[in-house]
Order: sequence, then C-alpha cells, then structure tokens
Amino acid sequence: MSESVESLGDWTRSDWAGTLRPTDVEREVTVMGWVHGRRDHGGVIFLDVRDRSGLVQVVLDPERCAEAHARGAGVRLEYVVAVRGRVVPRSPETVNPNLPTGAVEIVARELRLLNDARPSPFPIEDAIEAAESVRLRHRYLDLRRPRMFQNLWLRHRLAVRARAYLDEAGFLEVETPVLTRSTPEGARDYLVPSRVHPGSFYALPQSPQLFKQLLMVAGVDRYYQIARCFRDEDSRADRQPEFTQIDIEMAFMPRDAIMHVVEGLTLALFAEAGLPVPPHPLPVLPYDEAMARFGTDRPDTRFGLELVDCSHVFAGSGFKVFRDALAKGGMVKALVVPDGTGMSRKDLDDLTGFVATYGAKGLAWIRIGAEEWQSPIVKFLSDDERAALTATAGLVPGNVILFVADRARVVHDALANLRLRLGAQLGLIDPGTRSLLWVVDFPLLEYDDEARRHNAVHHPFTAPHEADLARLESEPLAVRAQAYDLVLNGTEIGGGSVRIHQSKVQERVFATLGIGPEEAQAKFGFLLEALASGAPPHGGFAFGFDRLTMLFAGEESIREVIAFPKTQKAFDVMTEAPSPVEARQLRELGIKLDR
RNA sequence: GGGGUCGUAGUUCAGCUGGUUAGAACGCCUGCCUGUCACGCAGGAGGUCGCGAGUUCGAGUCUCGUCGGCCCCGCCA
Repeated sequence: MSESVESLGDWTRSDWAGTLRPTDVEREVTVMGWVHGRRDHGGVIFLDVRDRSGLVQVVLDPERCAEAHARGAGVRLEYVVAVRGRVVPRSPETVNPNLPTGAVEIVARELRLLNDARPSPFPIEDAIEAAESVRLRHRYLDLRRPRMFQNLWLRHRLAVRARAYLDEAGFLEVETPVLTRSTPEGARDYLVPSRVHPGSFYALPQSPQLFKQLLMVAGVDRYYQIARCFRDEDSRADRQPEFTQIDIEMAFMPRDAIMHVVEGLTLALFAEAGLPVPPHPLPVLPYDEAMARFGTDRPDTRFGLELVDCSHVFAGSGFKVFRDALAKGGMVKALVVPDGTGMSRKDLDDLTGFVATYGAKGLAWIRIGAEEWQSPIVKFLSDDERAALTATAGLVPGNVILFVADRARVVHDALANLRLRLGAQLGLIDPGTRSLLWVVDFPLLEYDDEARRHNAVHHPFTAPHEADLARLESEPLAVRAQAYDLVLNGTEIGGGSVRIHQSKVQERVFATLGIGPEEAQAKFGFLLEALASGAPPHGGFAFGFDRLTMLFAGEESIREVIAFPKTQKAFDVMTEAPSPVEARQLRELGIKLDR
C-alpha cells in the first residue's frame, strides 16, 4: 500500500471532524484524521474519519468522484487520510442519531491517503477494554480512544486553570532542579550517578520542598510549580514512581490565609472540571476527631457508619479478648451496620479475613434481633454490659455490630478500611455527592517503635503550633503541627504546612528527631544557613495532580490520566525502560555490577 | 519482601472428571455487493495454550518452580 501514499501538499484542515453539524451544510471542508470505520458496498464506500474531536461519515461515490472512490478501495482501518468535500444533509432515513455529526456527511471530492497503518492490536473504542499491558505497549493507539483523550484534555485544562489562578494571585512559576541531593528522610530516592564525581550520586526530587523554602528566603514571596516528583517505592493504583504535584509556597502568610488561597484554587479547579463546586468555606476537621470518628486522617464523609468507641463498656468484661486489649492500653471500637439482616455468616467470615489484612486478630460481631442477640461472644457479656453497649451504640433490632479490639493503630486501620468496604458494599455512597474537607492539627511527631525514636509525621520542616512549642522536649507526642491535608471522597488530594522559619526552632525539632547538630549540618546545612539569613514566615501546599485529575475524571487509577505510565514493577512496557546499558557507559561512571 | 488473582489466535474469551484434529466472536486476507453506520454474503489464513521441570500411556487441564499484568499488605505523603 505504501506506494500509493500521498503527500499532504498545501492542504490544511478547515474543520474538526466531530464538529460538523447541519449548519455546515453546503460548506466545502477539509478534514484529516484516521479511518475509524469502512463500509464498502461494492459501489458506494462509507468511511468514518476520526480525529480527536470525534468522527464524521465520508461518502465515496463512484458516480460523483470516481478517483476518490478508487482510492477508498485500498483504504484500511487506521490509515491516515485527508478528505476534501461538501457537507450535505443526510436523508431522514439515513440520519444516525447515535453520532453528534449524524445528521450530515461529507461527499468526498478528493481523498488523499497520507499514510497506511498496520492492523491495530486492539479496537480504538471506549467500549472495548483491552488488557492494560497491551494498551500500554501501544499507548499511542490507546490514547486515540475518546476517553483517554478526554482525560488528557481535562488534565491540561486543570493545569491551565491552576496556572491562571496562581498567576492572578501573584505567584511565579519557578523551575527547581531535577538533579538534586539525596536526603535519606522519607521515601527511597531514585539515584543518578555522576560521571565527573565518581562514586557520588544525584537524587531525583521526591518534591521540591527545600527549594521552594529557599525561594521564600530569596524573597520570591509566592511560588508555584507543576513539578515532577520521584519516589522509588512500590506502585499502587494511585501511586506511580514519577508523579506530578501542583506545588505552592507563600511567605508572610498565617496558616488560615494559606488554606484560604489553596481552597480558592481547589474550588476553581472543580468549576474548570465542570463539577458542582462544593459548599464552602470547607469543613475543617481536627486530626483527633477524624481518627476518633472515622479511624483515618482522610475520612470519606459521603456516608455515616462512624466508629463507636465501646472501650468504657468492656473495661472489666468477661470477654477476655476485649478485656486484655484494654488492659494493654488498647481500645474496643465498633461499626454498627443499620440493616444487617442480609449479612450471612459467610459475609461476616469474609469481613474477618478482610480486617486481618490490616493486622486485626479478629472481628467480633453481634446480630441484634428483636428477641435476642446472636453472637459467638454474647455468652461472655453481662446484662450491664449489654445495657451499656445498647446505650453507647444506639442499638436497635436489625443492627449488626462489628468490633475490633487491639492497639489504637490496628483498630483504626481495620475499622476505617472496613467502613469503606461496607459503605461501598451496602450502597451507602451516593456517587453524585462529593466530600471535600480539611484535616488539620496533625501531631508533629510519631514514635517509631522499631527505630525507637520520633519521626516527623509530615516532614521535619513543619512548624509546631506556637502554643505547643514549649512542650516540644517534655511532651513531644502532644505537639500539634501547623499542617493541613485536603481530602476528597476519602482520598488525600494534597497537603501542606506552615514551615519552620527560625533556625533555632528547626534545630530543636531536629534534636527531638534525634538528628544531632553535626548530622543536621551535613544534611541540611544549606537550609539552616538560609533560615539564619532572614527567612520570612512561610508555608505552602502540594496537590497530588494525578490523583486530583483521576477523581475529577471518575477514573480508578492514576494511570488513566498519565500519558505514559509505568507498570507496578516500574517498567515502561513501550520503551522497555529501565534497560541494561553498555559496559562503556558503566566504566565512565566508575560503576561495577555484581552480576 | 508477602498475600490474592489472571496469563489459550492480533484482540476479547470458551475449553467439563487429564483423552488423541484446541474452538467462538471481532479483527486480518481474497472475492462479491450502490445508503451503510456492529453493513451484508461466500471463502481463507492465523496457536511456543507465558516459560521450565515433574506426575502420567497421555497435560491447555494436575503438581512444583519461574516470569509477567493487575489488586492489596509492608513500604510510601
């Protein structure tokens, strides 16, 4: 076929294929795109020509234009064509109501075959789902599908809107280095060997965190960047080794003012995505309350089914599992399923297996009947306990109450995930509603049992609440951070904090984290020097841009909103990266492989 | 690192209790067809059943290992 391929010549497109309407009738148009469908009736041939806007039917009529018809005989699916012709109305019985362009068609006057194409490994259709690895291997074909183009388009619109919004608010987009310094905090770094410094490595940034703080010291005052970030950790449906943040930092702003700017941007992005703008100002939920009510710092508040703390009920219980958990400083919490009559014994067993993945050793349950309680554990409960439980949990017949007893961490983890599963399973979530809220007042530090030291919950540059600062050394775990997360439908779409801008405070936090002065100097000396050089009060935020776009697009994986994503093993099946390199390249870098 | 699940034609899948020639649809190729739009009709090509061992007279099917995709735990803001 390739010998019949023609040049584009001086043709230019006059119209997108999918935009033609009856108002275009009688116009001479030129459309260009891919052959999406071909119906050859021996005489007349119909071509569906597709571009990113949609498709339009082209008629190749041997009586009206023999040459175009002859060319059309050799055309196959996904060949690239340019068509010149007249837009005509279709006769009433040939109108296709399933197509936006279905009331018209183009009668070809000239057809140019711009390129041929091998058969596509999968149909270019939204409705037909090919295996993801096949789609990724031929991503350029996958992206021809309307849904995928819509996702790219939405992502683009959101980026444009974010830039416009921040520009109007006085922010500068500043690029920060991609080749930077490894900092052993946080996630594993992607490393890049240095040729001119053998044995030394750059790290790809996990975020531009330190650079944006330095820009505040520099007096930029308001910075943003749509920044690529890298983390060498295992992927998930919502995690890729490289991902994008809308990264923001601003100076001379207290926490609430920063949150106000971020909130304004978020609402603007909702509008840009064509979604109803959530009620605002947004609800603000303290971390402690989020954990108590939902067991997680990113609650999905589209439905109830909140956790009920039953610890006080079982303090001296005859049920050993509960009593022991409490004696060890743990807790007993429960979910009350309003109508559990449809839950079988097998359903309950499945849920037990489910909570086990989060470390819960069991899931106790009681089925509240009109006459009696049905449960393997009911025989251990006293009348007083039953009365107290009924009052605490507001139990009524038909309920099923599900308990987890363990350390707080396990109880919350298990019940938070169980709550989400039941919410979905019981149809408690109205897919039309959206829950957008702030979670604030995170603890500054958490205790790492294994390493036997304190870790920063957010990162080590997060400012403590001023009121809590005095307790940093005496009661470190009681110190709240000036940090804030934005949560949409139970997914964290971004987070930020007021940063420490005084080197004395930064040194105290480092000390509490067990980072001595020498180590701090070695790892973050440049930051401490900058803080000592007139750093203004400042803080910022970072949106997970992929996640945000995913949620707005209604997709279940960020791979659907990333043009060229990697597999779970961080492999690019199209380019086959990563790949082995030439021995010479390794020699230049001074690298010897074990194998 | 661990758990689950999947892997059969280009694609999506079926393939029973292990049984001799591995099927369907779509796509592809050839021919026919002047109003279709999931066009239609006739014919045809196309398979390392992911890979490797093992059990067996015999393995797509059973066992073990291994590789890969996806989901999850660990890890990770």
